[in-house]
Amino acid sequence: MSSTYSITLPDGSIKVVSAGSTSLDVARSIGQRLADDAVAAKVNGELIDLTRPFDSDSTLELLTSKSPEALEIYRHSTAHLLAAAVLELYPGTKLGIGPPIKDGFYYDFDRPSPFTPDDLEKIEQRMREIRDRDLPYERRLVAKPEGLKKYEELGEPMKCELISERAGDIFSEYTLGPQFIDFCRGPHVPSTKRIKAFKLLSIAGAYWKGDEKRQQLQRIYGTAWFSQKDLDEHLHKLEEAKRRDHRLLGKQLDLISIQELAGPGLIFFHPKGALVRKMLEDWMREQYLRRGYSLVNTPHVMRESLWEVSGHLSHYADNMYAAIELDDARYRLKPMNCPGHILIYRDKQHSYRDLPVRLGELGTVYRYERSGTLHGLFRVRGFTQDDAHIFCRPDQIEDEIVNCLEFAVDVLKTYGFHRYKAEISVWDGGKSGKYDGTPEQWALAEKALHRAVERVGLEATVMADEAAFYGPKIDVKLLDALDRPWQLSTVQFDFTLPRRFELEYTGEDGAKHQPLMVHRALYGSVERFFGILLEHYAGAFPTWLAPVQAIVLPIADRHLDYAKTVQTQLEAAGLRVEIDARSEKVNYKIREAQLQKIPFMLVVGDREAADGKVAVRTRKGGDLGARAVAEVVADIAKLVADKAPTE
RNA sequence: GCCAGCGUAGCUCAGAUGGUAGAGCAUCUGAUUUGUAAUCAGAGGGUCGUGGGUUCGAUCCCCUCCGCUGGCUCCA
Repeated sequence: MSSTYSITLPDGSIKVVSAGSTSLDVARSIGQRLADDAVAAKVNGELIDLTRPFDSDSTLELLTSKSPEALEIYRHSTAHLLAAAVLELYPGTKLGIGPPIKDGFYYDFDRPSPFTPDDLEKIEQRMREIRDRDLPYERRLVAKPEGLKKYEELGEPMKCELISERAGDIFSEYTLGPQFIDFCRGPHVPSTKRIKAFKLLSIAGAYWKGDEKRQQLQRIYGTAWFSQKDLDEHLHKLEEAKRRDHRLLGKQLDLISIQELAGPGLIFFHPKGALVRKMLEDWMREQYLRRGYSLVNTPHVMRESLWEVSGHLSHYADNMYAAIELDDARYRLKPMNCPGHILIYRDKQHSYRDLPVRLGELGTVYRYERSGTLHGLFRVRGFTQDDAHIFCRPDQIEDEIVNCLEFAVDVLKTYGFHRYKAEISVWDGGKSGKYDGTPEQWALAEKALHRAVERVGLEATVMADEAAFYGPKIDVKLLDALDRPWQLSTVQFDFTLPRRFELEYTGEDGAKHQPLMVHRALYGSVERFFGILLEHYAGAFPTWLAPVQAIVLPIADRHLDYAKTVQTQLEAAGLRVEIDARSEKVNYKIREAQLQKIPFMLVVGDREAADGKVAVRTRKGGDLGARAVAEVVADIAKLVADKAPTE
């Protein structure tokens, strides 16, 4: 063994170190600041502890707080700190897993009595105490049989399970203080004093290994950041998200409600909400017609035998409402629109010349979702899909997919989303046998998806083995104003239904062929899309969507008549206008209009009435001064016509 | 569905370690006639989510159910 190693740094410089030296030593030799900032080391491409000695000539990259990988390691170390605190406070608690996640970490625990919110504070306090003890995260190597025995003696059955499944002959474990040991790959920060800013956020139940047949554990979620400032920013962002919550805004702006008497997961659109929804639907229907779709309508309940043919009864029954018994048969509420559209396609013969046939519908479907999963407008039991099915020939599919994707991108742009990407979900090549359809069909469809993404210029990632069993798909995901991801549009091939329903068209050769079927929804669910928009705009819908686009605010009762003439002029231009005729001060009326996020407030008093003007105030720009009514009408009308993203 | 927390006036919330409840906003009435984010006064409004149990007495303690919230699982 050599007594020195040469360590190559990212800038190409080489440090020669003696055996036994660590990355931390190298960092110190460069500067104490770097040593303090370094979280872990990447040695020969492998993430390891700063305190692990070199055992060969190596390349070294020091991960500092600027690296995303470092933040994960840091959060993982914070999770260990959490577990150590829990074991100190509640001896006998059994450990599950404690990984870093987006924005934080969690740790799963098994103990007879659940944690309470008060416990959370105690645990956080104890974490700070342990942190201040400046304990090292020490890595040890253990032989598997010996280790298994040890964890069994420690009373850690879940750790034993993990070790038997995942560990090699020799595995690593990390200690923190005299008591805490965790089977863990690492790496970790060198010591607890490195952990600066964290907060425990919530307690939740979670099944061991995500399997609801296994025991349920207590999961504690927390967040951790390199600085108090980052933590504060994150907490602030959580507050902002809360402020924008569509359930809150939906109530405040009197847009929607969910009525206990009617049932959970069922949405009531109030007058203003229904108006916004109408705008979304009108836009979509207009686009359908422009883009060569035919609009159809299909029934909400249909015979159970239809769902037998479609296969929903065997594959999807758990999500379907129970049958309704009528005189002649059992009927089912539709969970999907496809079979209805297929029946329309099948109702007549098709020539290859007729294709593609594009049948679209804003179809309301009902699905039984488990009660615990319901969430505002985002997860409901009755919702309306902007659903269409395209029946086409093999030579047409690429163009059809391109059209769908262009359409999807138009949706995003129209509603002010500028950051999005696509995910192509493909099969496993047929290895598992769980996918329907022939290899030729899969190859054809997947090729079309790839080429279409390329042609449209969408950024896309390929998700292997993520396809639906009936065909590959493209999902479009977007980031909203708060950088939160949402799944929106989906374009899916379906090899199963054309076969089940024996769909056909007559080809050029006079023979019968089976058409390809594409299922696509762009808003996804109108209700959910409405909720996404509500949060994206924080309730301040752009003028073209705003349920009330302008409100006329007379200063005194004597201005009411003039206010009405102003309203009439705006309405003549097709605008949605209200008058606040109450005997209140302007300040009061402005405050209310502002809270209702009405884009334009038009104040009228003696001066305006005399000059045929209105004093314009926008919800964002404040008082803009008096202007002629006709000009204001024209400006607002133009914003509406342009579907301008803001006022 | 499961785990945990929650459910008090239309809304946001207070409250009593068991003796049938209160504020602000909103609503209604009256006064005020107002110039860019809340004018003043008065009044009405609650079987304290539901059903049961314990108790002399329950909104409070216990159980059931319903709903909501955070997760798990699932997904548009």
